[in-house]
Amino acid sequence: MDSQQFHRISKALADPRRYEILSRIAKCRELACSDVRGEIPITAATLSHHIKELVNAGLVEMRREGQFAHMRLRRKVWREYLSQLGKL
Amino acid sequence: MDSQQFHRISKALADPRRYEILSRIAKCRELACSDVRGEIPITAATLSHHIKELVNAGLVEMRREGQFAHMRLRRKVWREYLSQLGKL
DNA sequence: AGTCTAGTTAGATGATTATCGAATTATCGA
DNA sequence: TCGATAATTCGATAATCATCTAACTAGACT
Repeated sequence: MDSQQFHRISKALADPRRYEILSRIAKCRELACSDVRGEIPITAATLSHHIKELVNAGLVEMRREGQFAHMRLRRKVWREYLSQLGKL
Repeated sequence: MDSQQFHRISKALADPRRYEILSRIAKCRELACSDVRGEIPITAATLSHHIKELVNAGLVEMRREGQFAHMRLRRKVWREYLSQLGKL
C-alpha cells in the first residue's frame, strides 16, 4: 500500500458518518445505497458523496445491478491498512 | 475506548503531517518538540497545534522538564484503537 | 537585569469538506 | 409510455481545520 492510499483511507475514516456507513457495509456481504438510506437519515446526495470517497480510497467496491448499486468492503485493502497502522 | 475518543483518534490520524509527527514520536521512547522541528519544516505554532490534537485524542502524553516538553506515545491507547478498528 | 531558547495562545486567512436542494440519468413495473 | 425508485452530478452554503505571524509565558544561563 502506497502512502497516498494510506492517507486517503485515513481521511475516509475520519468522518464519523462515513465510518458508520463503512461499518454497515462491512457487516454485510453486500449492501445497496438504498439500504443505507433506510437505516440512517442522510440525503441521497450526501450518501453518494461519501460512497465516492470510500471507493476512491480503495476501501469499497461497487457492483451495479439494475437500479441498485451494491457495495462491498475490500477486505484485503482493509487488512493492508491495519497492517500499515500496526507498524507505527 | 468510547466512540468519542475513537473518532478523535481517527481525525488525528487524518492529517498527513500530524501522522508524520506521531510516527516520529512513536519511534523514540521520548521526543521533544524542538527535536521534531529539527527534523521537519514546521512553525512552532503549527507544531503546537498538532501536538494538542494528539494529546487531546489521548494518543500522546507530555512530560515537562524545564524548557522542554517530552512527548510519548500512549501504546495502550494505540493498541485499543487498533483493536477497535479490527472489529470492522 | 537581560538574553536566548522552548513552547503556547490568539487572531486571521485560505483551503478543504460535509451537507443539502434541484436537476439529471437510468432502470423497473404498470 | 408514464410514473416511481435508485443513484449521480452540480452549485451553493456553512463549518471545519491547517497554517501562519505576532505576541506572550517561562526556564536557563551569563
